[in-house]
Amino acid sequence: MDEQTRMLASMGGLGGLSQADVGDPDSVRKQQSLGQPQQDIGDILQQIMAITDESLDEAQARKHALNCHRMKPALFSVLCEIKEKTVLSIRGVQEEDPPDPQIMRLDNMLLAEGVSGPEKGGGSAAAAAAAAAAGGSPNDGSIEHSDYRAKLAQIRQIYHSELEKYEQACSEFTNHVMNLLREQSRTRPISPKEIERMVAIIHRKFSSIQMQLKQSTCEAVMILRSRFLDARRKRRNFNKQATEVLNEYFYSHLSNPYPSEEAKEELAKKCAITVSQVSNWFGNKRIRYKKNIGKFQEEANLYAVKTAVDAANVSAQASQANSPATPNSGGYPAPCYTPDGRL
DNA sequence: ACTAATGATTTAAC
DNA sequence: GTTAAATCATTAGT
Repeated sequence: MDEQTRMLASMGGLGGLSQADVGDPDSVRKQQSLGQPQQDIGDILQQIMAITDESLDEAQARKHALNCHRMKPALFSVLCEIKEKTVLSIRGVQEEDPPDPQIMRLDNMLLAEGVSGPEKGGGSAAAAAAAAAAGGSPNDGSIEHSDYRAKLAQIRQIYHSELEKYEQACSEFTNHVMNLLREQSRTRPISPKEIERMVAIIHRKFSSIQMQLKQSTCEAVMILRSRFLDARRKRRNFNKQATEVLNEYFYSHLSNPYPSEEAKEELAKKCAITVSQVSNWFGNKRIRYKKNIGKFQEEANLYAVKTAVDAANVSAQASQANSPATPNSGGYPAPCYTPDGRL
């Protein structure tokens, strides 16, 4: 009703009718002295004003009659034009949504995590199976990884079903509103342009809901990542042989236990671990050794013996390669190793 | 269950 | 970038 009143007021400006005229009980009589078109307009306005007081059926019939009136298209376009100029020019300027940077960020992250984007569920399952089959070591983390993938797939599925729900709701709602506006455009000045604008507004609202979904999905993925991909949580001790290799190097370079990049690479290769794991190990070892040399004395002696034995074996093999004598592992006096403490 | 050992991370210094 | 130091989180031995 408010809308109607406003429009009628606007009409008054153009058609020579003032709001007082419309509200005036004598206005019809006044208009009768005017020309035929004005009288028609007056009739229409009267009918419009009266429409809310009538029953639904009467209103329907009247609506139909109005709709078929020969002046209707012209009136409609004029009213639309006025509305456009008055109402929409005030707040309708800052349209055209810029691509929201936040939603782009979320989109990128979801894409990077494999939550959105192309489906690759079969591939991941196959890869996990292949990894499990090929993995010689029981602790190579493929179980962890597949578990992670499963949880990620779950998030992905929820995300997509929610997204679909939102999209469906959005299009349903949009359709509903569009139909409603189209229907109302028979009695109200609603231009197609305005409907378009309304649709854009609805889409913006829904996209903000979508952003919330994306945000919470991102959070879930982050939590999942920290739960599964934080190496601290899936720590496995190195195998005995790797520890031996590392200790051997450490105690045989005790005066300067800082392996070069190349040495680290070689150690990593020998132990089947990464270079940064070697770095971590040496970092931990140095600080822990320094903190309590006494505790490590036994270990130090042990590895000093070991390296001495190895060296002896190597030299024995080199010097008497064709000797049938088996190199014995015992009988060597333990070398008295003194850590120099220059750390 | 408690505790020591241990690999990884964080922080700050260089 | 590396490193020392402190700390975290898990593993393993009791």
